Amino acid sequence: MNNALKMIINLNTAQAYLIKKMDSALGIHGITLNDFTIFLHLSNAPEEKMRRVDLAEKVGLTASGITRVLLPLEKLGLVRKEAHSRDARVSYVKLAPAGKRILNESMSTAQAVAEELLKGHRPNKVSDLTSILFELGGTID
Amino acid sequence: MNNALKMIINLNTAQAYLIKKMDSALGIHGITLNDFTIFLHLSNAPEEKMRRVDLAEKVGLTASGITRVLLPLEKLGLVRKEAHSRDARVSYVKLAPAGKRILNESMSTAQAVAEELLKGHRPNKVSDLTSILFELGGTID
DNA sequence: TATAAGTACTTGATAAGTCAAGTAATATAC
DNA sequence: GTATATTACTTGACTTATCAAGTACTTATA
Repeated sequence: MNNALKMIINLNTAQAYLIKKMDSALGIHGITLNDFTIFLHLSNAPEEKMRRVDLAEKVGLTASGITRVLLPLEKLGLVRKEAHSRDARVSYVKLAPAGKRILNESMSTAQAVAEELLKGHRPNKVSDLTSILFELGGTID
Repeated sequence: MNNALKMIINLNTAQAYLIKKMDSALGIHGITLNDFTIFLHLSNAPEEKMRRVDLAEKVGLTASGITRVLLPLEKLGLVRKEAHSRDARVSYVKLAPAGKRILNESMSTAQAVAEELLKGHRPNKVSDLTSILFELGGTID
């Protein structure tokens, strides 16, 4: 079996394991890794807002997936809807202050767990991996 | 933000993208990447059979998840149940001839798609990545 | 040897996300 | 300028997987 396929399968299985760890840790803050990723992308966007399609693409969900993930976050007041001035089709998602607060609070948890998971791996290997994953569909540069 | 966390997030997002590609390609054979992974582990196991808990662990599912994934595969005759001679609690999953045939048929599809997804990446980098992922919860050595 | 603790598996309720179809608005082509 | 195509988003039906609880069996303990 070729190495490319081994890699894809290990990636898939490792992700199943890693997301459980991350979700469990982030649960303290009441969010999942996907929620965290959404907040992160929003916080890096101009005016801390994005179109739903663009956000969907960044987190690897479909348009309908993002609608459903955002629903409870809106209800909790962590993100807000905002209209586009010229295009009535688009609905911006804007990071609300409460969402920003949770992002800041959960950042150190997320970093600590990630470091723990990767301890024992040489930083430059981790760095290589990060950039390969970016080219394979990752969205954090 | 530290590199470890960037890596975890890219891994998560890249997986969402990659599994769609793989599932779509393997759809020709009527299986998903998870099904393929199950067949692969079974085919490498002694007598091509495994306990359900062990298989669950290998593919990164819970015990109940494996029960549910296996159900349609059993109905299609791709895997079979087999009793354990000494422990009546365990139910082996055994790769059936039809399942083995599908594994063989889909292997080249899976390899080709994986190669395509990773083309442009140096083989030794891919190899490094494969082994880091193995240590992070991957199960193909 | 009876009882308690642990293990393997399944099942009901639920969560999270997909796809296909629908609605509404904008952009393009003639 | 009207018809057509495209884009952004939502919704209903469904799939896949989780967790918590339950059943059945085996192992350890007193």
